Amino acid sequence: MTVLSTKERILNSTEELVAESGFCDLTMRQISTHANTNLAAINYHFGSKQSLINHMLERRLDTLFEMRLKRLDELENGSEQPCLLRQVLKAFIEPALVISNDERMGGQRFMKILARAYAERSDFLHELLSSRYANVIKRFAAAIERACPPLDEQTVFWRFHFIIGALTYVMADFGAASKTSHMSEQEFFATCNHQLVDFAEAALSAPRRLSECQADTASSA
Amino acid sequence: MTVLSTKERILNSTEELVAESGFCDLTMRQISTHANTNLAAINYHFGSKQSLINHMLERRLDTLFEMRLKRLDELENGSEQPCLLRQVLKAFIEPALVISNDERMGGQRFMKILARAYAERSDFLHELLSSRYANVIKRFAAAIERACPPLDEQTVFWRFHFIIGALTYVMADFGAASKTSHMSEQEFFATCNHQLVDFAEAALSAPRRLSECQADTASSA
DNA sequence: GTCTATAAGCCGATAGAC
DNA sequence: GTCTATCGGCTTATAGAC
Repeated sequence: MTVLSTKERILNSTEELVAESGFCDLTMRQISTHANTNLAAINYHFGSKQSLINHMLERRLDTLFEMRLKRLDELENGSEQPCLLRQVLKAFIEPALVISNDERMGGQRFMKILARAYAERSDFLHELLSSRYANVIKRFAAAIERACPPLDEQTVFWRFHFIIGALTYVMADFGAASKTSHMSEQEFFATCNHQLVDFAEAALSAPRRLSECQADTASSA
Repeated sequence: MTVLSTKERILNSTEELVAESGFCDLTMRQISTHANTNLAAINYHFGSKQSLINHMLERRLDTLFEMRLKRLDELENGSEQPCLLRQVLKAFIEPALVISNDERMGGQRFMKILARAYAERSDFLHELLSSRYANVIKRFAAAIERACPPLDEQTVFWRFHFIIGALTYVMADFGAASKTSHMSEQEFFATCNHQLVDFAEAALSAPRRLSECQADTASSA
């Protein structure tokens, strides 16, 4: 059992409290109590409440995007060119699930927090995504485009963002959804992973404007 | 120009303020100022802040689910049996976009609010969805299942929820996303609608476990 | 129904001892 | 680095006049 520094305890407590009840009710006093320290210590280490929240987001997001980039690098240095669509999607989606399954990286808490930060339109998060992580996202979009020859750039862009939406949303709703299922959290997570990768692959494999061949769809049973 | 009651002005102002800057910073004073009334009037009409927020959500959600149900009814009383997948998806997705395009129904504000409420895990919203609107959601899931014969119930369930996630997410991020595009808000919205329906149809038309025929996907360029 | 005024309490941030 | 005590400001909710 490692002894955590006050700074780490504050970050962990912030994560736990936000995951539990959102950003709205979050107070510095709550955090300091939960982290077994005091109000002044938080301001000493982070300067302000907003700066604390930013540090909390940055810590996990750096890990997430590093993992994604590493997997994409491995894939693009591999034998297959262009990469299989499914492999690219897994490189993007699975790191989120790995983090969610590892208690040392915040466990399932972090993805809930991320979804909330998205919905709250955190300026800081938006800035982070359009600067620090923008090149990773662009590289994924390009890899997906290469792996989906029938689709134009625009359509890949839209569908990729829809998939990010689905991923974010399902992670956020995880607690509630897993309760109504009859699986253990582990099983539910594995199922979610498979279903999401299948879903993403299905959505990106189909040609544009299926409306033009509706009859096919209806009769292909 | 209709003269609005104080109650309506309060609800409208609440929507506008939440859409603009989220639930976190929302204060009763802000609302009363924006609605050209005072603090006491809000408590007179709604009793408490939470009750006001609940009324705001319920007003638009009732409209949204009524529209969805009406379109599904029309579809199921029509000639085609089972309904075309695309038509069912449109019956679910388009009412959200209709509301978003109609200033009298809250315009683009409401979908942003809904996304935020989802992410905040509003107990009230969750309860509403799993009681008052549950039967509508179940009917859509059943209609989708009938229209997608190759897919099992479980997979339809997952993919339908992923699509709800994508819809919610993209509506929430609408302002930011439309700014970076080069279209007018109207154009952006229409594009979003088409892309989302195509996306949903693509995701639900593909068979399960595409992984089993990866070679096909890779070479079908 | 609508208002003013105020109660009662929590907030983030900081000063200053150790 | 960590603490206690406190400041100034803002919050929701309510009492009571009109």
